[in-house]
Amino acid sequence: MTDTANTGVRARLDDHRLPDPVPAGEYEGCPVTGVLRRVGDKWALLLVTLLGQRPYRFNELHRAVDGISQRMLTRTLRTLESDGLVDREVLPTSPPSVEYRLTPLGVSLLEPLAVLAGWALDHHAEIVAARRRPV
Amino acid sequence: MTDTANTGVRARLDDHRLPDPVPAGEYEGCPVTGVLRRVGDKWALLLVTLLGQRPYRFNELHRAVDGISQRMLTRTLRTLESDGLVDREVLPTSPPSVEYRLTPLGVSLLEPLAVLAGWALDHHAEIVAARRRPV
DNA sequence: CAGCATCCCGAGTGATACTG
DNA sequence: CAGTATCACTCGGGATGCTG
Repeated sequence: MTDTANTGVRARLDDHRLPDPVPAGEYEGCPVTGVLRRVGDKWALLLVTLLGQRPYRFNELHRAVDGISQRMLTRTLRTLESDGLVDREVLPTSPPSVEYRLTPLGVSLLEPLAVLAGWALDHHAEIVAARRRPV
Repeated sequence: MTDTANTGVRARLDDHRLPDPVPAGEYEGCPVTGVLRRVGDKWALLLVTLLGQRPYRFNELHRAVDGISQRMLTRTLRTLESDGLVDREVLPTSPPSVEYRLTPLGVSLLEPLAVLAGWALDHHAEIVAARRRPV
Protein backbone atom coordinates (compact mmCIF):
# COMPACT_ATOMS: atom_id res chain seq x y z
CA MET A 1 0.00 0.00 0.00
CA THR A 2 1.57 3.24 -1.09
CA ASP A 3 1.12 6.42 0.83
CA THR A 4 -0.54 8.06 -2.11
CA ALA A 5 -3.09 5.29 -2.37
CA ASN A 6 -6.19 6.79 -0.86
CA THR A 7 -8.51 4.49 1.02
CA GLY A 8 -11.89 4.36 -0.61
CA VAL A 9 -10.96 7.03 -3.11
CA ARG A 10 -13.70 8.80 -4.93
CA ALA A 11 -11.68 9.84 -7.95
CA ARG A 12 -14.16 12.46 -9.03
CA LEU A 13 -11.84 15.32 -9.79
CA ASP A 14 -14.06 17.79 -11.57
CA ASP A 15 -16.95 17.24 -9.18
CA HIS A 16 -15.21 17.81 -5.89
CA ARG A 17 -17.94 16.69 -3.58
CA LEU A 18 -17.53 15.14 -0.19
CA PRO A 19 -14.39 13.09 0.33
CA ASP A 20 -16.18 10.14 1.85
CA PRO A 21 -19.95 10.51 1.88
CA VAL A 22 -20.96 7.51 3.88
CA PRO A 23 -18.71 5.67 6.28
CA ALA A 24 -20.30 2.32 6.74
CA GLY A 25 -21.72 -0.58 4.85
CA GLU A 26 -24.64 -1.62 2.79
CA TYR A 27 -27.94 -3.06 3.82
CA GLU A 28 -27.08 -6.46 2.46
CA GLY A 29 -29.32 -9.29 3.37
CA CYS A 30 -30.98 -8.41 6.62
CA PRO A 31 -32.13 -4.81 6.92
CA VAL A 32 -32.12 -5.16 10.68
CA THR A 33 -28.38 -5.69 10.67
CA GLY A 34 -27.92 -2.57 8.60
CA VAL A 35 -29.93 -0.50 11.02
CA LEU A 36 -28.14 -1.99 13.97
CA ARG A 37 -24.81 -1.10 12.46
CA ARG A 38 -25.98 2.46 12.18
CA VAL A 39 -27.22 2.47 15.72
CA GLY A 40 -23.97 0.93 16.86
CA ASP A 41 -22.07 3.85 15.38
CA LYS A 42 -19.95 5.55 17.96
CA TRP A 43 -21.58 8.94 17.51
CA ALA A 44 -24.71 8.47 15.42
CA LEU A 45 -27.00 7.54 18.25
CA LEU A 46 -25.71 10.31 20.48
CA LEU A 47 -26.38 12.87 17.78
CA VAL A 48 -29.84 11.50 17.11
CA THR A 49 -30.64 11.71 20.79
CA LEU A 50 -29.40 15.28 20.98
CA LEU A 51 -31.29 16.32 17.87
CA GLY A 52 -34.34 14.64 19.28
CA GLN A 53 -34.60 17.46 21.78
CA ARG A 54 -34.15 20.47 19.52
CA PRO A 55 -32.36 21.60 16.35
CA TYR A 56 -28.65 22.21 16.64
CA ARG A 57 -26.08 24.16 14.65
CA PHE A 58 -22.82 22.58 13.63
CA ASN A 59 -20.49 23.99 16.23
CA GLU A 60 -23.22 23.76 18.76
CA LEU A 61 -23.17 20.00 18.24
CA HIS A 62 -19.40 20.06 18.24
CA ARG A 63 -19.46 21.65 21.66
CA ALA A 64 -22.30 19.52 22.97
CA VAL A 65 -20.65 16.21 22.19
CA ASP A 66 -17.14 17.27 23.14
CA GLY A 67 -14.82 14.48 22.18
CA ILE A 68 -15.93 14.17 18.60
CA SER A 69 -13.68 15.54 15.89
CA GLN A 70 -14.94 17.87 13.21
CA ARG A 71 -14.43 15.19 10.68
CA MET A 72 -16.49 12.55 12.45
CA LEU A 73 -19.19 15.08 13.23
CA THR A 74 -19.46 15.97 9.57
CA ARG A 75 -19.33 12.39 8.41
CA THR A 76 -21.85 11.14 10.91
CA LEU A 77 -24.24 13.96 10.13
CA ARG A 78 -23.84 13.31 6.42
CA THR A 79 -24.58 9.65 6.94
CA LEU A 80 -27.64 10.39 9.02
CA GLU A 81 -28.76 12.88 6.39
CA SER A 82 -28.15 10.35 3.66
CA ASP A 83 -30.26 7.83 5.53
CA GLY A 84 -33.08 10.31 5.79
CA LEU A 85 -32.89 10.57 9.55
CA VAL A 86 -31.56 14.11 9.76
CA ASP A 87 -32.37 17.24 7.78
CA ARG A 88 -29.70 19.82 7.03
CA GLU A 89 -30.73 23.41 6.47
CA VAL A 90 -28.35 26.15 5.42
CA LEU A 91 -29.44 29.50 6.81
CA PRO A 92 -28.62 32.51 4.59
CA THR A 93 -26.83 34.48 7.26
CA SER A 94 -23.69 36.50 6.73
CA PRO A 95 -21.47 34.00 8.47
CA PRO A 96 -23.16 30.92 7.07
CA SER A 97 -24.85 28.83 9.72
CA VAL A 98 -26.31 25.40 9.29
CA GLU A 99 -29.04 23.83 11.32
CA TYR A 100 -29.60 20.14 11.78
CA ARG A 101 -32.88 18.64 12.88
CA LEU A 102 -34.50 15.21 12.89
CA THR A 103 -36.78 14.20 10.08
CA PRO A 104 -40.05 12.43 10.94
CA LEU A 105 -38.23 9.20 10.21
CA GLY A 106 -35.53 10.22 12.65
CA VAL A 107 -38.13 11.07 15.27
CA SER A 108 -39.72 7.67 14.82
CA LEU A 109 -36.41 6.09 15.71
CA LEU A 110 -36.33 7.80 19.09
CA GLU A 111 -38.85 5.45 20.62
CA PRO A 112 -37.18 2.10 19.83
CA LEU A 113 -33.95 3.73 20.88
CA ALA A 114 -35.43 4.74 24.20
CA VAL A 115 -36.47 1.15 24.81
CA LEU A 116 -32.97 -0.09 24.19
CA ALA A 117 -31.44 2.72 26.22
CA GLY A 118 -33.78 1.81 29.04
CA TRP A 119 -32.60 -1.76 28.93
CA ALA A 120 -28.98 -0.61 28.90
CA LEU A 121 -29.43 1.62 31.91
CA ASP A 122 -31.34 -1.10 33.66
CA HIS A 123 -28.86 -3.90 33.11
CA HIS A 124 -25.47 -2.37 32.50
CA ALA A 125 -24.55 -2.93 36.11
CA GLU A 126 -25.08 -6.65 35.59
CA ILE A 127 -22.96 -6.56 32.46
CA VAL A 128 -20.14 -4.78 34.22
CA ALA A 129 -20.42 -7.24 37.10
CA ALA A 130 -20.32 -10.16 34.67
CA ARG A 131 -17.21 -8.79 33.03
CA ARG A 132 -15.46 -8.52 36.37
CA ARG A 133 -15.92 -12.18 37.24
CA PRO A 134 -13.78 -14.30 34.89
CA VAL A 135 -15.77 -17.53 34.42
CA MET B 1 5.34 1.28 7.22
CA THR B 2 7.43 -1.82 6.86
CA ASP B 3 5.97 -5.24 6.28
CA THR B 4 7.50 -6.56 9.45
CA ALA B 5 5.86 -3.89 11.56
CA ASN B 6 3.00 -5.66 13.23
CA THR B 7 -0.19 -3.73 13.81
CA GLY B 8 -1.37 -3.75 17.39
CA VAL B 9 1.27 -6.15 18.64
CA ARG B 10 0.62 -7.90 21.90
CA ALA B 11 4.21 -8.49 22.99
CA ARG B 12 3.28 -10.79 25.82
CA LEU B 13 5.59 -13.68 25.19
CA ASP B 14 5.56 -15.67 28.40
CA ASP B 15 1.85 -15.27 29.12
CA HIS B 16 0.31 -16.64 25.97
CA ARG B 17 -3.34 -16.15 26.78
CA LEU B 18 -6.04 -15.44 24.26
CA PRO B 19 -4.79 -13.31 21.43
CA ASP B 20 -7.69 -10.88 21.71
CA PRO B 21 -10.22 -11.81 24.40
CA VAL B 22 -12.73 -9.09 23.80
CA PRO B 23 -13.07 -7.30 20.51
CA ALA B 24 -14.65 -4.03 21.41
CA GLY B 25 -14.35 -1.15 23.76
CA GLU B 26 -15.01 -0.15 27.27
CA TYR B 27 -18.12 1.20 28.85
CA GLU B 28 -16.67 4.64 29.24
CA GLY B 29 -19.03 7.38 30.18
CA CYS B 30 -22.43 6.41 28.89
CA PRO B 31 -23.37 2.76 29.41
CA VAL B 32 -25.94 3.07 26.66
CA THR B 33 -23.21 3.68 24.12
CA GLY B 34 -21.39 0.59 25.30
CA VAL B 35 -24.46 -1.56 24.90
CA LEU B 36 -25.20 -0.04 21.53
CA ARG B 37 -21.71 -0.85 20.37
CA ARG B 38 -22.31 -4.44 21.38
CA VAL B 39 -25.61 -4.51 19.61
CA GLY B 40 -24.04 -2.94 16.57
CA ASP B 41 -21.59 -5.82 16.38
CA LYS B 42 -21.74 -7.50 13.05
CA TRP B 43 -22.61 -10.90 14.47
CA ALA B 44 -23.48 -10.46 18.14
CA LEU B 45 -27.10 -9.61 17.58
CA LEU B 46 -27.57 -12.37 15.08
CA LEU B 47 -26.19 -14.91 17.51
CA VAL B 48 -28.33 -13.62 20.35
CA THR B 49 -31.39 -13.90 18.15
CA LEU B 50 -30.51 -17.45 17.18
CA LEU B 51 -29.78 -18.48 20.73
CA GLY B 52 -33.04 -16.89 21.76
CA GLN B 53 -34.83 -19.76 20.08
CA ARG B 54 -32.90 -22.71 21.42
CA PRO B 55 -29.41 -23.77 22.55
CA TYR B 56 -26.85 -24.31 19.84
CA ARG B 57 -23.58 -26.15 19.57
CA PHE B 58 -20.50 -24.49 18.14
CA ASN B 59 -20.50 -25.89 14.65
CA GLU B 60 -24.24 -25.74 14.63
CA LEU B 61 -23.94 -22.00 14.97
CA HIS B 62 -21.17 -21.96 12.44
CA ARG B 63 -23.48 -23.62 9.96
CA ALA B 64 -26.52 -21.57 10.90
CA VAL B 65 -24.88 -18.23 10.38
CA ASP B 66 -22.94 -19.21 7.29
CA GLY B 67 -20.65 -16.38 6.47
CA ILE B 68 -19.02 -16.02 9.85
CA SER B 69 -15.50 -17.27 10.34
CA GLN B 70 -14.54 -19.58 13.16
CA ARG B 71 -12.52 -16.83 14.64
CA MET B 72 -15.31 -14.29 14.77
CA LEU B 73 -17.75 -16.89 16.01
CA THR B 74 -15.44 -17.73 18.87
CA ARG B 75 -14.65 -14.13 19.63
CA THR B 76 -18.24 -13.00 19.53
CA LEU B 77 -19.39 -15.87 21.72
CA ARG B 78 -16.60 -15.14 24.18
CA THR B 79 -17.60 -11.51 24.31
CA LEU B 80 -21.24 -12.34 24.84
CA GLU B 81 -20.24 -14.82 27.52
CA SER B 82 -18.01 -12.24 29.12
CA ASP B 83 -20.89 -9.79 29.18
CA GLY B 84 -23.08 -12.35 30.87
CA LEU B 85 -25.49 -12.66 27.98
CA VAL B 86 -24.56 -16.17 26.90
CA ASP B 87 -23.77 -19.27 28.90
CA ARG B 88 -21.20 -21.77 27.67
CA GLU B 89 -21.49 -25.38 28.76
CA VAL B 90 -18.97 -28.07 27.93
CA LEU B 91 -20.63 -31.44 27.62
CA PRO B 92 -18.45 -34.40 28.71
CA THR B 93 -18.88 -36.39 25.53
CA SER B 94 -16.13 -38.34 23.84
CA PRO B 95 -15.74 -35.82 21.06
CA PRO B 96 -16.12 -32.75 23.24
CA SER B 97 -19.19 -30.72 22.38
CA VAL B 98 -20.08 -27.30 23.70
CA GLU B 99 -23.52 -25.82 24.03
CA TYR B 100 -24.34 -22.17 24.08
CA ARG B 101 -27.54 -20.77 25.48
CA LEU B 102 -28.83 -17.38 26.58
CA THR B 103 -28.64 -16.36 30.19
CA PRO B 104 -31.68 -14.67 31.76
CA LEU B 105 -29.92 -11.39 31.07
CA GLY B 106 -29.56 -12.40 27.44
CA VAL B 107 -33.22 -13.32 27.27
CA SER B 108 -34.18 -9.94 28.66
CA LEU B 109 -32.36 -8.32 25.78
CA LEU B 110 -34.55 -10.05 23.22
CA GLU B 111 -37.49 -7.76 23.79
CA PRO B 112 -35.79 -4.38 23.26
CA LEU B 113 -34.08 -5.97 20.31
CA ALA B 114 -37.40 -7.01 18.85
CA VAL B 115 -38.65 -3.45 19.13
CA LEU B 116 -35.67 -2.14 17.23
CA ALA B 117 -35.89 -4.92 14.68
CA GLY B 118 -39.52 -4.06 14.17
CA TRP B 119 -38.62 -0.47 13.48
CA ALA B 120 -35.91 -1.56 11.06
CA LEU B 121 -38.24 -3.80 9.12
CA ASP B 122 -40.88 -1.12 9.13
CA HIS B 123 -38.71 1.73 7.89
CA HIS B 124 -35.74 0.29 6.07
CA ALA B 125 -37.52 0.85 2.78
CA GLU B 126 -37.62 4.56 3.56
CA ILE B 127 -33.95 4.53 4.43
CA VAL B 128 -33.02 2.82 1.22
CA ALA B 129 -35.21 5.27 -0.68
CA ALA B 130 -33.56 8.19 1.08
CA ARG B 131 -30.12 6.90 0.18
CA ARG B 132 -31.08 6.67 -3.47
CA ARG B 133 -32.09 10.32 -3.76
CA PRO B 134 -28.99 12.51 -3.46
CA VAL B 135 -30.18 15.65 -1.66
C1' DC C 1 -15.63 -31.26 17.30
C1' DA C 2 -14.19 -27.00 19.22
C1' DG C 3 -11.25 -24.24 19.42
C1' DC C 4 -6.27 -21.35 19.25
C1' DA C 5 -2.27 -18.91 16.64
C1' DT C 6 -0.87 -15.84 12.73
C1' DC C 7 -0.93 -12.97 8.94
C1' DC C 8 -3.04 -9.52 6.58
C1' DC C 9 -6.24 -6.00 4.74
C1' DG C 10 -9.50 -2.37 4.91
C1' DA C 11 -12.76 0.40 7.60
C1' DG C 12 -13.24 3.56 11.35
C1' DT C 13 -11.41 7.38 13.64
C1' DG C 14 -8.47 11.02 15.46
C1' DA C 15 -5.17 15.18 14.74
C1' DT C 16 -3.90 18.79 12.17
C1' DA C 17 -3.84 22.32 8.71
C1' DC C 18 -6.33 24.85 5.20
C1' DT C 19 -10.60 27.28 2.84
C1' DG C 20 -15.08 29.88 1.39
C1' DC D 1 -18.84 29.47 11.15
C1' DA D 2 -18.86 25.31 8.67
C1' DG D 3 -16.66 22.67 6.70
C1' DT D 4 -12.55 20.10 3.38
C1' DA D 5 -7.87 17.68 2.63
C1' DT D 6 -4.22 14.65 4.41
C1' DC D 7 -1.83 11.77 7.27
C1' DA D 8 -1.41 8.25 10.52
C1' DC D 9 -2.85 4.77 13.46
C1' DT D 10 -5.84 1.26 15.65
C1' DC D 11 -9.03 -2.20 15.41
C1' DG D 12 -12.60 -5.15 13.30
C1' DG D 13 -12.69 -9.06 10.70
C1' DG D 14 -11.45 -12.71 7.03
C1' DA D 15 -8.19 -16.73 5.56
C1' DT D 16 -5.44 -20.35 6.76
C1' DG D 17 -3.15 -23.79 9.44
C1' DC D 18 -2.52 -26.35 13.85
C1' DT D 19 -4.04 -28.68 18.39
C1' DG D 20 -6.41 -31.41 22.22
